[in-house]
Amino acid sequence: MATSDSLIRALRNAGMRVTAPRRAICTVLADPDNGHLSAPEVQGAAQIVLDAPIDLSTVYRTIDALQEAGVAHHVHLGPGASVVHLTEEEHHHHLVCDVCGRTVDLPLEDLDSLAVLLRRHGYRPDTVHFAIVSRCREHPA
Amino acid sequence: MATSDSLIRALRNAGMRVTAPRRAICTVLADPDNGHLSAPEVQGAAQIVLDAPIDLSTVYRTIDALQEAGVAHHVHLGPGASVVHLTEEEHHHHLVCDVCGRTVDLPLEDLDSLAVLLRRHGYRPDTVHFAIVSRCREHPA
DNA sequence: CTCGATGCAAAGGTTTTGCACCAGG
DNA sequence: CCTGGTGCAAAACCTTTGCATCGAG
Repeated sequence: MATSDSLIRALRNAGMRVTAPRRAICTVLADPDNGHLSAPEVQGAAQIVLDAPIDLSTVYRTIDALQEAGVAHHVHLGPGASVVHLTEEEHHHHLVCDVCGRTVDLPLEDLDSLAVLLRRHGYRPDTVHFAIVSRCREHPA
Repeated sequence: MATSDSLIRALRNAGMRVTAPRRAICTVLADPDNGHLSAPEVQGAAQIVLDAPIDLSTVYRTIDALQEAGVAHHVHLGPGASVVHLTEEEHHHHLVCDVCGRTVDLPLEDLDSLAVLLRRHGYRPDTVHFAIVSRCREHPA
């Protein structure tokens, strides 16, 4: 599990500054109660943590910073905003319903064959993220 | 392979009208030389085919119509616009590089185990679309 | 003729960027 | 200090929607 501190440390190690807004954003991202949040959602939660307004552009730039520090990705799961995904989280799928957008997380362990396939194409399986778009039980074609 | 005619026929069968802009859009989508195009890209190509301007909203509404007719999906592969994916195409993965956005198509046959997994979660494997975001050989972490 | 599709315009949401100011190291 | 982060504002995108008009069936 990535902790708020490990994210902060990653920023510092990458030669970046640690500010109050960034601390709040890292706290939000590291909270296991939060699922995959979009940038506007991160803004809302971080403002509560900090008890002060944080600009959306700051959120995006912080996400970029975390990405450059190698501890986060942002991924598009469907229509609407993209969500933030921590690199150090246990890797998993996202099964997304085409219609209702409901997301199911799947552990990666069932899919060792996939790692082999990825490597065959020169991709690095350890940074893999999955977004599988399909239809859930309640929304047949 | 889906042909331009099969797309047109699908529209007609669904009780929808076939117009000049729609014909041009279907021609573009059915062209195997075209990869997965975003709506703005479809607009550009279709305008050349038709040799007349086509409104972006018309492109979006036509994509919606094809989706309702069951012959197309639109999928978000990464940052930026979503792309159109024909249902009758052979199903495949999209391996997307996090950094450069380069996409590799993978045949589905290697991944029968995935279909089982999806079914176990109540998803319908025949409408599956894959977007796997990772890093390609030229962009290590 | 009738209903659906088109184009135009406007609006909504996400994401990016320029710039002056402030603060972390 | 000095560089990099912040907030504010504006803009760039993608996408959706309302409405009058046009044209397919």
